[in-house]
Amino acid sequence: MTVTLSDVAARARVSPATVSRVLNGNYPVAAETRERVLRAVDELDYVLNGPASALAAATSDLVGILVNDIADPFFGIMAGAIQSEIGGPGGRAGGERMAVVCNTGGSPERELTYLTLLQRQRAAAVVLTGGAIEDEEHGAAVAAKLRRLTSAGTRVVLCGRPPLPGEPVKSGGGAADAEGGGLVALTFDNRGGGRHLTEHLIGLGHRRIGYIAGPRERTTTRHRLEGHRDALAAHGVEDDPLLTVHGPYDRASGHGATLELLDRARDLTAIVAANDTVALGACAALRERGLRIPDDVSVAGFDDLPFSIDAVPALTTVRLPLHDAGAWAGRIATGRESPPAGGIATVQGELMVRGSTARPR
Amino acid sequence: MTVTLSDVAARARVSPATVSRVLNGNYPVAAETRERVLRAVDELDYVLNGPASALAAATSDLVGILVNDIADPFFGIMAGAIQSEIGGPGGRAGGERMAVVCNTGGSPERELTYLTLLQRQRAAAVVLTGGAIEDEEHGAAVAAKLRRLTSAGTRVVLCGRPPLPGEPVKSGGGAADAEGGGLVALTFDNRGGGRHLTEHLIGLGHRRIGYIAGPRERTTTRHRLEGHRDALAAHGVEDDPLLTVHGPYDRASGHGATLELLDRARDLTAIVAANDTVALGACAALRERGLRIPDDVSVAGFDDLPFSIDAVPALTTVRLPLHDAGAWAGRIATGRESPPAGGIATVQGELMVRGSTARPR
DNA sequence: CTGTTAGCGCCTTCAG
DNA sequence: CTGAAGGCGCTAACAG
Repeated sequence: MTVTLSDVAARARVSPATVSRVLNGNYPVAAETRERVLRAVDELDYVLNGPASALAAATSDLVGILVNDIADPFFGIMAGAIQSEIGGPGGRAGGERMAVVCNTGGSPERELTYLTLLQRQRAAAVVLTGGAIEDEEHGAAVAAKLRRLTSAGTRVVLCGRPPLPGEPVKSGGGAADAEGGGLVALTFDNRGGGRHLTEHLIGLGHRRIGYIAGPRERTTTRHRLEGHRDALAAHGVEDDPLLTVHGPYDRASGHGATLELLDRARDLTAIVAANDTVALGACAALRERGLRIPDDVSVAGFDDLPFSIDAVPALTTVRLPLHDAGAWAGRIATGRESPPAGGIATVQGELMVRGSTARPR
Repeated sequence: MTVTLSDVAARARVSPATVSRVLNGNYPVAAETRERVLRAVDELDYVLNGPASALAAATSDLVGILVNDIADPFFGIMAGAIQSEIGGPGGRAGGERMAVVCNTGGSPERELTYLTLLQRQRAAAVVLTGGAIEDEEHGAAVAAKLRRLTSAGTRVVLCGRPPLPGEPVKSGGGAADAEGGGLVALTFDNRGGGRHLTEHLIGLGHRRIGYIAGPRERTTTRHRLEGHRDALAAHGVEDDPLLTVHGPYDRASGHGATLELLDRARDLTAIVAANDTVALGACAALRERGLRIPDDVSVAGFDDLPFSIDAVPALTTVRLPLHDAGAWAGRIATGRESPPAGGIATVQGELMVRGSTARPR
């Protein structure tokens, strides 16, 4: 029924091995023979059987990209960038690697499931994006899985996620280790970004700053919040626990938390949100309460997603180079670029001061 | 090195066949035996070899989701919904299917490449989302590829994309055909949505309406534009060619096109954008020119992406049930729900009238 | 440069 | 209900 490699071989009057060789292009074949094979492939409309090939070669062209929420541009942008570096020619047979993005929805179980699935598929590489869940047990399970993946030859890159806790830093860091063994982490400086943002606000004269944090137990949430607190402490501003609210990374959370904060502290003059999406929800709530931005309350976000500049007024935020970081991760995942020394690099954010923040009245 | 099925069999003191049977759960096995096998699997930390299994069974658990732009929430939302219906238990061994999203970036070549890759992996199903490219040659190539996929047993679902041109409608439409053969299309009523939107504007009194269309040669672009023109024609409003500009589905396009339209026709009182992202760019340009929305110019978008309600003023737009449509497509792709009669269904949009449109001055 | 020979790890009839 | 045997389609040493 389906046409196989030997069918092609027969048509081209060569052995199956030869067909395999021209398809994989990893072995010298006479130009004329190659031509004949290629023609047969075309005439028979042959398509390589991926599973069979992966089985025999003990590797596959699959590269997995794990994201927490595919509907969130934060992840979409990174995934697209990673994938653009992977999709190109360079894989085995047919010349194409296949980048696949897997949506965990932020669920620990799904994260592990996908990791297992990827392991099962003998993925060539895996890129995990975004913050990690800070649950000891889950963290250990993920770490174990990743270790097993790397030791099986799968390259693992963390993009926008801190290095594994308790993971020994890659020794050496010298010459490009051909071995994909090491686990590479490209982490965002969430803490520094958070600090700069709050310092900006303090610099403007704000002292009562509400903070809408992300969900608990996530590294991103914690680091950004720590940055905020660092700034408060450094400038002798009181860190009133009433001014911090936790919630998911979505608009509704920003909306609800803002109403809550407003009720708790009528004297607040600024709100820092865990990310831009949350900030948008905060703006909406403020508007509903008849408060003007930034005249009555300043608002700031994080990430600088594309829509943030179109908020009215435009959102002050911390720009993370999501695209560049993703592209970098992609190149490392394909082995096209050697990992940073020590296997760890920190990507800086940049404070973008726009119209949504101003001096308090 | 790596632990295989026979290792598990040995440990559990059964034959490999038995292990396979408990793993796949598609064959009766004594409770006690199963228990023993499961324990061995656990102790040995065994992970099924996907390629080997796919080779032997001639199917895989992979479900491909093709999107034009993964950084665009329009696709992210659909992809997430599709995937949430697929990710659950129900696949073979291990119980999990793997939904993978493939980003074509709107490139015809990549679309075909991914289709080939998916075919190569013997994907269980493929879902293509969003508008199609209207190039005769490419269309034929895609159609041929899809036909081959379906005839190889891969279920193919189009989500938010019109049925293949020249494709005969599925005969019958009667009982659930167990065969996954037919190609299913869940299309969006872009034309109707476009018409309603422009009718809304005409109803408000607008006569000079600028239209920022998407890229040429895309079904989505064409259908929305046709809806707009239908409305103009139905109400005897002149369709001035000067008032239509084409461009990509991004913010920059909306921004540039708006400046262009403003220069071309100072008398325009409303702008309809191809989608919400483009509309945001239009709003930005209007603001730069010192024009107020909707007092000076009304603006409307399409899709009702999450951020649209946070635009200031909130965007009038056509809400497409992206999540529901995606979930539906996912259920059909997994065979959990039988396809609509005839293999084709149209999903309606809903006009959302908000603050960005009003009567012209 | 090319053909031959063995598997890769699993599933699936077929017996028992 | 369980075991034994063959093969899925391809690649990777080896020989020539």
